[in-house]
Amino acid sequence: MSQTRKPPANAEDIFALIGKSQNIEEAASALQAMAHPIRIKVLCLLSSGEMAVQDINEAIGTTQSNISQHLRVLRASGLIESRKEGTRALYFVSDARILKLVAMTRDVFCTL
Amino acid sequence: MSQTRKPPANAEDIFALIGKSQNIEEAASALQAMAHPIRIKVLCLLSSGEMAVQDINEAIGTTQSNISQHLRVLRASGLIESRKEGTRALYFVSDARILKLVAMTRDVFCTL
DNA sequence: TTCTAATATTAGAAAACTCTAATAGAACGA
DNA sequence: TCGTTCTATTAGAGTTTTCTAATATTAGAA
Repeated sequence: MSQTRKPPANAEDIFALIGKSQNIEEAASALQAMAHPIRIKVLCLLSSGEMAVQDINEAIGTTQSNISQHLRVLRASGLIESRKEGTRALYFVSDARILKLVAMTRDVFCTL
Repeated sequence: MSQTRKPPANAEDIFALIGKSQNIEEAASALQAMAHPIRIKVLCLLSSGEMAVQDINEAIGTTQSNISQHLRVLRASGLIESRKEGTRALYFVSDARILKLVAMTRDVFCTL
């Protein structure tokens, strides 16, 4: 056992810190979805409000197909949602928790 | 252009929100390093202070090799550090920003 | 309907990730 | 030294991710 601090409690006690095992899986999924430069940029853009795919695409600058695929990843993991308006698709962050997490990521990596 | 809000500024302006492109890469790397159930658990454990590999291993419960490899990923990305004490290796989170990010992740995924 | 603009989907190759199993290395005690 | 404990590394297979290129779909305009 480690002598540098009190011995660890059992796994349940410890992971109660973050929640059930299910929460951990969920957190891992969400972080995984965030963990790509393009997707972080998208989340940043959408932090200010909804945007059409075309505008996201212009702001970030890659293939339309590529953006579309990244948007799908974000939506599949529940980080963003979308609605249709005519021929355009508008994406947005609906969950305040996600907005918080994005803001926090910004804090952490810009406030060295 | 989107008509639902004012047109997007250029990419530089927008990404000033999160920082330079380099920061985005850095953030993506860190999130990627966090984005695994085992590694989230490790970060949770280490949030309370340093721990030896063996103790981490017992708390999480997988192969010693597997834990070691995950620890390496976390260390390679700068999320944790380690020191030696005799035959044991003690791992810890040295950066307060990371502690904040882990705490935040906990907040977000446990406070539905 | 036909054309066009906006978005989504598919396919496939290359790269990265993650596990298991085996082995290596380092520090300590007998 | 020899054996043991703790940790790290390597190798390899299986899976997942990510890109490009091509194609499909959808809605509106002409």
